[in-house]
Amino acid sequence: MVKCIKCGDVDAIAKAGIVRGKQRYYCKRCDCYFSQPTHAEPEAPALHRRHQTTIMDIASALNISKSTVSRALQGHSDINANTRKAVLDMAVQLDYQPNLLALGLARSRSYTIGIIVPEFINSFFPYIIIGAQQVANPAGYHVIICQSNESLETEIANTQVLLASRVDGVIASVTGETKTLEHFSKFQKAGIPLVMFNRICEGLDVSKVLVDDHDGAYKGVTHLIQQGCRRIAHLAGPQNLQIGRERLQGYLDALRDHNLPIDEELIVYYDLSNASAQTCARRLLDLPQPPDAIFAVNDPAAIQLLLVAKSRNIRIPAELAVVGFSNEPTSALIDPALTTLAQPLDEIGKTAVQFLLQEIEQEEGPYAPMQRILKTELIIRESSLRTKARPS
Amino acid sequence: MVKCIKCGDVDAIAKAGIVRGKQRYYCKRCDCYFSQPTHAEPEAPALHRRHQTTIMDIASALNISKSTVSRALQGHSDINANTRKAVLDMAVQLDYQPNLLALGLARSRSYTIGIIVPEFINSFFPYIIIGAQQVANPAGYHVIICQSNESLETEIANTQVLLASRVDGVIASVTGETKTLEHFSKFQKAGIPLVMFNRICEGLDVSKVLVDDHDGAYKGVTHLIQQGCRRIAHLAGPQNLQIGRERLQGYLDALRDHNLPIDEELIVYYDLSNASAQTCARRLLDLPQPPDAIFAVNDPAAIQLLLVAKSRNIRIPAELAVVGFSNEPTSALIDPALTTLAQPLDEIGKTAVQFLLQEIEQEEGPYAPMQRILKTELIIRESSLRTKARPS
DNA sequence: GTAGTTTTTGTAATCGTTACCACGGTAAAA
DNA sequence: TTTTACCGTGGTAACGATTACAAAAACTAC
Repeated sequence: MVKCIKCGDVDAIAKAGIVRGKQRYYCKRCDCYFSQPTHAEPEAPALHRRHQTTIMDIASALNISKSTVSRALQGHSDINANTRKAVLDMAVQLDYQPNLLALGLARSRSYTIGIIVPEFINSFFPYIIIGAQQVANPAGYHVIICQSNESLETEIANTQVLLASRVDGVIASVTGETKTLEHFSKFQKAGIPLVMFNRICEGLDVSKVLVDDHDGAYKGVTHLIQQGCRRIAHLAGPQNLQIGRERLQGYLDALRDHNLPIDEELIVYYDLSNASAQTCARRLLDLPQPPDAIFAVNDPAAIQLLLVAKSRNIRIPAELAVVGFSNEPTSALIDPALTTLAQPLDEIGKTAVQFLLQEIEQEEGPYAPMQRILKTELIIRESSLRTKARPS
Repeated sequence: MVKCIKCGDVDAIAKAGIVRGKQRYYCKRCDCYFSQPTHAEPEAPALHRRHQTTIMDIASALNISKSTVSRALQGHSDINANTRKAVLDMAVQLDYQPNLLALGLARSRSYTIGIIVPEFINSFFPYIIIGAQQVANPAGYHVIICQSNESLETEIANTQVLLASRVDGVIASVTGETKTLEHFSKFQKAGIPLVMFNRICEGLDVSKVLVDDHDGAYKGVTHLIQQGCRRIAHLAGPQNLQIGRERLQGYLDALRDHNLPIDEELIVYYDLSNASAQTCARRLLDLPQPPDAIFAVNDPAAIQLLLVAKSRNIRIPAELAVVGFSNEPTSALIDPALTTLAQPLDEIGKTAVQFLLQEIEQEEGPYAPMQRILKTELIIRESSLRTKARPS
């Protein structure tokens, strides 16, 4: 009953094995192999379950070729005005959305940039992301946001996703765990521009956007000294991050410049988790001779510190003055309101993307990494205000 | 001086127009058109600026065909174990990353899901997003996060990007402005599953994940009544959102069930912006007969309200008790700490994606939308605790 | 009209993958 | 010994766009 697809013979047919569950035949007469055509599903009533309009749909609706449609859509000059209008109208009518996958493949450009951040629970990174989008979107790029969750493993997975998505560029802020950089240097090997912001790691020759952490820390600690504090501790961040080292150095330099002794036991390092912040806070407060002020490497740490101090009924700022870093919105709301160093968040995001776009759009030639250092602003609130002088 | 590329004749050549800046010619003898070959740039020293490894690179390195490589990489069964190993090793050696663009194009599946949220400055949506990723990533999907910024216009732009990116599905929470739904029904027309969570709009036959807003509001207001409050106001949300209506209704029902009068002037509507929250708070506090308690539709509003009350030296909760909704982390830190209704955020995200994946992976056949309503939990803190009874 | 142009439209290759089919060799079953 | 089953691999057409190039159509100017 099986007929050869060529000669139509029925007798010269022999079975020729089963491949992936499908019976195949061999016609001795024609010396050819074949299998019964896959029963092309009795034309499922044109209900392709999902089908979005393509330029081919527009083309056949108007009886023109798809290259004409393509040219009309991208506003190429050499196209008849009427044709263009017809195409544009039909595109609206059929609700055409260009297939970014196909477009990216054809142009080897995805018009997508990747953003890697450690977290976005605190509003710090969200503000930066918003700034980044404000520059990226008008320039025709959209963004993929990856959250590394302060985990190096996740961060590596993120870089792979971005690499696989063929993003045109990446801006990133590393986790507190990140010490190796191979996963980031892959971007460079693949020729994908990378800009680091805020939390950077050394050893990578890329553009960078940061705030003047040393200066900020120096200002914060100096303010504490001016408030009369003499035994100032530092709840420090991971030292693999430049941000951690710079703020520590700012703290040290401020003490030194004001002739205050440096006491190693007043410097504790935390790993960016709230639990660790609490542990470190307790360690400081449990010292035989506890500090009269603490400069925390960031606001989340300072806030945990305030909670610990409050639970011990330590009066703030009378017994303990506190300064944070970042100006999280919560810092203004907590009691007592936290003195902190504000950073120009959306400007960080904007600048990072500007650097990135510059590098993406640059034709050929080596790219000289750029760097921008933004200033912080000391916001004085209750948590550090011992003298009755009001904050101006 | 121009020679025909075929016959080599020089005399029979005529100009034949300029296409995109390039002179073309016509040979009368051969009846053929041609242009001077583009001066194939003297082979830019193989410095392709950017080139990521493809399966073709692996194939030619091993001298096998690309289909074999493809099968090896996707762990197809009918492939020789040695071949597979060789391919896998070479893939690592060449640092191969599959091109998701090409893959998505070939399979008409992007393995990407879109998430649309109004904002992610407050930690509410970030927690939901994290929950969503926890389900999506292990299932082999990655996510594109879009922020509508509480703007309908941006929301529409977001849907277009997702449509163009050919996402396999979308979970969304609408803006306070959203009243029309065409942009969302486009997903349905294109056969792209959609799940709404938290802030939904009616009129769309899709799966939904929400919390029991009515019940939550009822519990919050009942708690205020139990604390002895009798003139309870409601700082309500936009009424185009079901969430806004449900919470209002819970408030009304609680009053009614406890035989308290309903006073229209005690209900004010805000548009989800902080500025509007402050205006509404002032309006309530300026009433000739101000309320002794306020139930706010969410925590950000309650927090703004607390700020306004504090600036007027209104004692909380003695003169004014306050209850919020959402349990933002800040609510626990502010002074006085805010009584609020906690929602199982990551569960919202997880459930939404579970519904979505179910719909994506379902073969053919109509899909019956599902719905899950999660419970809230009343967290009693200082802002509402008038009686000295301690919160249990 | 017609040669000489210019404008507009069509054709086909390409991007990186997958999917389907072809086909040769060998082992097992008849 | 002759079928038939099983394996492993190669070839090629999609997928939906862009783009270089070819060709047809529409103007000019004589």
